[in-house]
Amino acid sequence: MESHLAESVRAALAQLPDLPDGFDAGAVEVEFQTPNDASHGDLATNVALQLARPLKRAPRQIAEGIVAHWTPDPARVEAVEVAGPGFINVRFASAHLAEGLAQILDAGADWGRTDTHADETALVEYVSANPTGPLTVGHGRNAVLGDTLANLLAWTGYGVTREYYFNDAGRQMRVLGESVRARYQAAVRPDTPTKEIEGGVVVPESFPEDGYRGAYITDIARALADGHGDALLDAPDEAPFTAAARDAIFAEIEATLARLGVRMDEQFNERTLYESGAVWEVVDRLKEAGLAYERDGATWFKTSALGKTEVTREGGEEGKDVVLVKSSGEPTYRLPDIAYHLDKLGRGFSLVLDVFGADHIATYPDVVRGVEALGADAGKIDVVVYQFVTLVRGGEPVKMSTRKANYVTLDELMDEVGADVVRFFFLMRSPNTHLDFDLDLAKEASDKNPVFYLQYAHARIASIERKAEETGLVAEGGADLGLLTHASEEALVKTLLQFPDEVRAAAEARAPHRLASVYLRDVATAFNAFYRDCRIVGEAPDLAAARLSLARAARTTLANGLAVLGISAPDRM
RNA sequence: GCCCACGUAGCUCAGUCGGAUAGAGCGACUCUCUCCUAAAGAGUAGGCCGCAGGUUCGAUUCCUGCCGUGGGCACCA
Repeated sequence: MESHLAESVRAALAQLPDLPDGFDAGAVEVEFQTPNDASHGDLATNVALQLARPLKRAPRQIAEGIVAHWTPDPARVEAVEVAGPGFINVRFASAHLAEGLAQILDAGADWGRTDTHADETALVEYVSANPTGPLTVGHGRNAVLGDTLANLLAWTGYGVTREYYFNDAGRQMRVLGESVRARYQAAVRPDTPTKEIEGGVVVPESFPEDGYRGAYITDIARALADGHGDALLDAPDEAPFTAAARDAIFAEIEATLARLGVRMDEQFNERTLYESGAVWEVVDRLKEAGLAYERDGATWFKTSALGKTEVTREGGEEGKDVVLVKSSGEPTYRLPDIAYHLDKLGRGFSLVLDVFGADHIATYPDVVRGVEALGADAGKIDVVVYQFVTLVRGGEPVKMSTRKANYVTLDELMDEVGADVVRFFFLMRSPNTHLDFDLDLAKEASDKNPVFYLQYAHARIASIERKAEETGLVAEGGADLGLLTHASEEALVKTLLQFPDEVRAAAEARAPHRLASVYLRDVATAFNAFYRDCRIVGEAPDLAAARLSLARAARTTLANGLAVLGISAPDRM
């Protein structure tokens, strides 16, 4: 619709008299948007206001000129008018609405999908939690955001791959293994000496200072004791404990994600970057390019040559380099991350989307610098950063830390409020704002809880359809959709017809909250107004059939929208 | 100190590329179930869009400075 209108506006522009030399009407961008105020019509363009300066003419005069030469398709446009300072408002013809409604019914479960990015592929990396403990609330926001962004991209045509980057290498994994080992020793040798650490916690003597204190560590150790007896006591290092912990914890993570409705297509193990030599290749190539060097036993990335600076104590500014490989021989996160992103880009995706928490924001530019320095197209990398989640219970924030085992797990959260509510709450705000997750509100199955508002509207339509079926009414094609002329009916159709654009806008802006807490609520509200004003069961058969079709279209839109968000659309509540 | 994000109604937040009278939910106050699900609907009250400049026909939106909040500034990830 918009492109048809824009084209005809450009044609009208070209016919205006006294156009300045060099003015190309065909190149003018004509944007249409849905006015906030319904009395301003169904679509409006501000093109006349924007052309005021280049054409050196009053905006209203330009608008009048456009309208005078404008010939939009009369089957779709009922009226055009100039309003306010120079807006041009367009009102749809009712035939356009009936046609649109038929399209919704025809598209069914695919309604809302577009092929905008049909020839493109996207890799979405999310969750990527270290397998050192159960998923927590913070991982939950990451998982739900990533999963939903992947859905949104898929609905706009991308071929989407969902990937979990599995951090199964590095120091944290060693600490994890040592934590399990200490618990194991205590499990098979009850007389193992103990010590007290920060917070008055009593642990085995060999427990690392920064070890993982969760009860799951003890469980894994006990399982090892049950399975192997004391045979692992003289293991040369912590490797078997690390492996056991990793496998047990990852199985838990997978189960939690499945429960949350989050699925992954691929798992990429950080270890393979070491096994294949990819990380060392990065170091070698950077050195060849003169962008890496040795100093104090460590390998440094010469980011100072790539624009990275820091401010000195004296207030001056100087270049800053960062460490790639510590003097201990162990790489920092940057090195495998650069290698991993090179790998992702090398797989030919048109878009590589990363989802990560605000604490990683400072690290991402170094990775981009590394990728660019080695000749890959970093422009394909896009990052969605989300702010932290604060759980609020009884008006008080709940403090969390994985290592100190003082946290609420994602499973506990789902136990308490259900997966649908968890997903919705993580999606209802812009990723860029801090999220207060109000447990008391989430638990409340009432009108205060926004997710129920959407699900209830869907269940209500399903109920109407059941009732209609009992009375022999069918919504199959053939209804005369031109009968839908009530203001509430037209308003509902117009709202429904925006769905594909809303999905696309949410995808482009990487902003699932637009769907969750704005558009779908508008759909439910528009349906509720229709429900109030227009009965179905008991009306004349023609009208009842047409209204039943409209209700079906509303249900389709709600169901598809909830599907994008990964939230169930119940038929009964 | 420096970097990033945020600051909009009592509370939690939307606000699309700079557009028309700045919106919603919750909370407060009125109303509406003989009727397809009242988990709903109609209405009222509530605003220095943090402050001050600048750009513009037009600024909540863009730029600069200041104030406030959160996060980040390691040979941690």
